[in-house]
Amino acid sequence: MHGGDPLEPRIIGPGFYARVYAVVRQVPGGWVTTYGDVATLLGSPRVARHVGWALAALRDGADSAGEPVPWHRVINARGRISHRGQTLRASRQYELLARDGVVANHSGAIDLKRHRWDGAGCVVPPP
DNA sequence: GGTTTGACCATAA
DNA sequence: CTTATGGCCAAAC
Repeated sequence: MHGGDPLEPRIIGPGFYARVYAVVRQVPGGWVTTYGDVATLLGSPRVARHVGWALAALRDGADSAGEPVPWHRVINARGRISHRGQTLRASRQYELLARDGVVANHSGAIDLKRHRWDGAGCVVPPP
């Protein structure tokens, strides 16, 4: 057969975006997660950048099927918003997070120790 | 099919 | 605290 690595299944592939959305949709309001955490839940911590890519493909907060995705609950590992120059989207993200009860501190950072979603079903209400 | 890019991350200075 | 650098891996050109 041609050289593929059967021991290393591709994390990225058809349905990868849908998987990202499925994970993000499980983040409860009041909690946040990181690109790296989503990638880890998908099986590979190395694809964090692609998680961002999947979110970048969203149209007005919804996937191609029109299903909403709480994209604003995904921030970077430093607790900050990754906007890469798109400050308009960043301000909207802060606004949506505030609606969830997640507020940034004086320097625009969110306390991950407080709000980081652990990847399990959170029965405990957010702090 | 090589080069560039990207809503990342860990590390170093 | 900030900025810079290398690594990561798939999509777009």
